[in-house]
Amino acid sequence: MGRRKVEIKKIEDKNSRQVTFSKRRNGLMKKARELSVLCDVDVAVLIFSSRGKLYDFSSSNSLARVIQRYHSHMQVEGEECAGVHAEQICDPEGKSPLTIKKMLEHIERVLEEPDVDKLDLNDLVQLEEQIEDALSQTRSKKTQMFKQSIAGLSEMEKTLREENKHLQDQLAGAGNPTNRTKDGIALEFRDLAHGEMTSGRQRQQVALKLL
Amino acid sequence: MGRRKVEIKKIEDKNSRQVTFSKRRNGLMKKARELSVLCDVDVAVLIFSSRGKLYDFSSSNSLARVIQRYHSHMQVEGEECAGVHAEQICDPEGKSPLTIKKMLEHIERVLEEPDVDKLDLNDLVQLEEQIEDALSQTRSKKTQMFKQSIAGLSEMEKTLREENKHLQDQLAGAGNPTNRTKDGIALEFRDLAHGEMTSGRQRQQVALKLL
DNA sequence: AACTATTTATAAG
DNA sequence: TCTTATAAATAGT
Repeated sequence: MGRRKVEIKKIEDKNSRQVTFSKRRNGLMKKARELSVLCDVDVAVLIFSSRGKLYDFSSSNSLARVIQRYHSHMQVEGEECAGVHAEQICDPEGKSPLTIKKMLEHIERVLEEPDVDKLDLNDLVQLEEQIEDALSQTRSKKTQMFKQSIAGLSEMEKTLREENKHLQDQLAGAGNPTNRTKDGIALEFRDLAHGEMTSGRQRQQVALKLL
Repeated sequence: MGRRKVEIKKIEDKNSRQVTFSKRRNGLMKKARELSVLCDVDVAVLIFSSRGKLYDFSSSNSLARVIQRYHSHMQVEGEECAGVHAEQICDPEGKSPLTIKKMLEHIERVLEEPDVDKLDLNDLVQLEEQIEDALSQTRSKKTQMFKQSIAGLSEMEKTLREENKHLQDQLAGAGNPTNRTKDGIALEFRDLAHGEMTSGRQRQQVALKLL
């Protein structure tokens, strides 16, 4: 739908490919939005440009979150994790430590440059190393916090179990033997706890194997 | 673009909504396909009909795998961990799915070759992609299991807290008011539990922000 | 970035 | 589902 009919095959001219990408990307997003509104359905669109930039559309928050969670491997989280952005990452200029935020701005700047093709191979090698460094630090931090979270929860579990045991002992000692109802409840909970503990431990062990 | 202009708001007539859904869904898929071919980019479209049926399009295998993996995370919560070594990883020969084990053997074979220096640059680029693919899948699986582990432990914590509360209620009802020792122990544990809970929750929240 | 000649998508029949 | 009149998208300028 333009001055001429176009064959659906890769546009070889880099410039018109970029123009068409921009136009059709917007068109696709618009269509996706219209479909979701008109028909009241959930629609998500993900587009990765050849430079790896992500363009996306999602009709619903939950779906957006789902998709973004998938991509959390590659992307660094937004503003919310206050501490993360203060982490030292790497040093593109060779001068001073950077935050993740500045790191991302730096990368954007480099890649959005109109004459990105004129970048030196050495520049790209260096950029790759810097990004991998940031990625590595991010992953390391993620894993560390996962471990911390699991350790905390495990401690909590242990404490609660101990408390439970003591309470049950107390109850057994103080309880009226003729009061079947109260003992019944206690047993019921003890059994429940045991069952859950097993599956909890299994999950934990599974996770700890990977650490 | 039809006989009349339509407002972009939910179509109330159920029948024409269904017809429009079918037409526009096909249109969106076609546009997505064209965009991916013309501009050589990765595009994925996900549509959940109001009845929950999924319609999707993906331009590339890897993106499809990513999206499907996301879905499998949502749908299949508790899976065998023994299955990891049977996971499909990638396909160096372009023939059939490989396991992690075979993947590692393959890499070993390639790199140990006496004339490793004679490897084509294309070979190395391909090998790198394969390894990165395997790494990505491994990390994804790791993250999934971390989340699973944390979810399990959180559930466990909740269950134990509930049990505790019930036990304490029972104890308060059945307990001998003159028995100070037993009440003292119970209080001590309750305080301990509360203190740990706070730090546990904090760790948990910190970790969950990263998910 | 804006403009149109054309093609394409689609609303209604 | 299939037509067709019309709206919308977009290729080339």
